[in-house]
Amino acid sequence: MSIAIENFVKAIYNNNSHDTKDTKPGNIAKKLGISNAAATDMAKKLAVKDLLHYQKYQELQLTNKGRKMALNIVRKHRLWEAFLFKMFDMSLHDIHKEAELLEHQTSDLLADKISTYLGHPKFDPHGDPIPNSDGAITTIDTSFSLSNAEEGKVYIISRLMSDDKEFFEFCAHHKLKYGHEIKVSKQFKKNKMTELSVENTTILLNEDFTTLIYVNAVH
Amino acid sequence: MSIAIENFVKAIYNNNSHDTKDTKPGNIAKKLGISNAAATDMAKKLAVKDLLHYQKYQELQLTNKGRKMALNIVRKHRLWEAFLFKMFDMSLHDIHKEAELLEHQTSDLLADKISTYLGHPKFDPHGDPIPNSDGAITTIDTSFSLSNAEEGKVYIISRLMSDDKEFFEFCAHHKLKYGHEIKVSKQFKKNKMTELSVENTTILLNEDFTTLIYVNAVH
DNA sequence: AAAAAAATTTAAGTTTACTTAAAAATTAAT
DNA sequence: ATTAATTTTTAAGTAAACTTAAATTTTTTT
Repeated sequence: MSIAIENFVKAIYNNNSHDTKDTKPGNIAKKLGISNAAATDMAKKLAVKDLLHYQKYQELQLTNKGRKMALNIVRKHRLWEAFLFKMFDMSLHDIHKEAELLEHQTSDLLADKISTYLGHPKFDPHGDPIPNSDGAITTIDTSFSLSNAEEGKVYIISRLMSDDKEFFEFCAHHKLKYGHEIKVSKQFKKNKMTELSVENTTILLNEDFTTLIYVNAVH
Repeated sequence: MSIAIENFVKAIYNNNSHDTKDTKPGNIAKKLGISNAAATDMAKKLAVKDLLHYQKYQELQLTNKGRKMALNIVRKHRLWEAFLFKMFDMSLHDIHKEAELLEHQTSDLLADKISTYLGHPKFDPHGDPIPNSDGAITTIDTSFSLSNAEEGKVYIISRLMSDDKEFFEFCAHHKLKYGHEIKVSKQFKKNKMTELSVENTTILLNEDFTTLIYVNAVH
C-alpha cells in the first residue's frame, strides 16, 4: 500500500480516536493538506479495497481491515517516537516529524526489534498507547482533558495530544511532560482558563492548550 | 526529490564506484528493475534538473550536484546499516533491505544524530566507507578483489560488495565477515577458483564470490 | 564492410495521486 | 420553511513514474 493510502487510513483512525468525531472527507482532507475532491476520490478507492465504508455524504468508517492497517502504522509511529526519544536528544516535535516519515518504511520485523529493545513499552513519549504486534491496545485510558480537571487536585500528565511545534516547545519549557505531576489551583470557567503549578511555578493556560493536555487524577 | 530520483542517482553512483563502468540507461534500468525506456526518460528529466549529463547513446555521468545527492543518500544508507547492526540482531541482508527504505526518509539532522551516537564510524558492516556530512569520503581504499589475492598470503576482509541474500548467508556461515582474517592457500587460475582458510577451516570459492569479497594485505 | 544482434530512444498509453471549477446535496441561519 | 452558506461530489485535467511496441542507433559478428 502506498504512503498516501497509509496516511489516509491513519488520519481517519486518529480522527476517530481522539479528535472531534467528524470523519467526512473534508475534515480528513484538511488534516492531510489535500483538496476535498482528492479525499472523496481516495475514499471511493479505499472502499473498493475494503479498507473503509463509503456512502455519499456520510462519515467515513474504517473496516476491520482498515483499522488493522491503521493500528500497524500507528504502532510503528509510536515505536519510532519511543526509540528516538530514548536514543537521541531531540525535541518531541522533531521526533514526531521523523516518525511520520519512518513509519511508512519500517518492516514488521524491524518494528518488533525496536519494541523488544525498548522492553515492549506501552506508551510513547507523548503518552499515546503503543498497539502490540496484533494491533491491540491493551491499556485502559482513564485520562481526561485538563480543561475538565478540578480545582485543588493533583494530577499526572498522561498525554500531550498535538503535533504542533510551538505547543511542544511551550510544554518542554514549562516542564509539562508525560508523567510529570501538576496541581490545578484554579479553573476560570468563564474565560476557560486553567491555573496550575508545576515544580513551584504557576502557569495560566487557555483552552487551546488545556484541551490538548490529558491527565490522570492522583489518588 | 522523489524516491525514484534518489534511487536513480544512487544507482549511477554505485555503478561508477565499484561495478563495471557501464552507466548507460539499460544497465541502470536493470539494477533498478525498470524498463530501458523508463531509464532514458528519467535520465532526460534529471539532466534538466542538473543532476547528470545526458547525451543520446552516451554514458550517464553525475554532475557535482548529482554526486552530492548520491553521497547524501549513500551516507544515510550506510549509517542506518551501521546503526541497525549495532542495535539489533539482524542479518546483513535484512539490515541492507531496511536501510534501502529508511535512507529516503531520514533528515540530515537524524543522520547526524546516528553518526554521533556511533562515534562517527568510517565504515558500515559491509566495509563500505561512510561519507561525512559534507559528502566526502576521507578514507583511502587500498583493498582489492579476493580473486586477485596471492597464494600463501594473509588478508583481512575489507568489503563485502553485494546485496544478495544467499551471498550474505554463505559469508555469515563461513565466518567471512568484515574485519576477519583469511589466508589464501591456492589460486586456481584456470577455473578461477580460490582456496582459503578461515579459523582453521578451508573453503573453496568460485569467481562469483571472490570478485565480491575485497581484502587488504596484512603486513 | 555488410549484415545481424543488441541497445537506446521515441511514441503512445496507463496508473496514482493529486488539482481546479462546476454541480449537487447537506447543514445552518434567518 | 425558505434562503444562504458550507460541504461534498462530479468532471476534467495535470504531473510523475512507469509500461509496451516500434523506430533508430550503436555494437558485434562474420
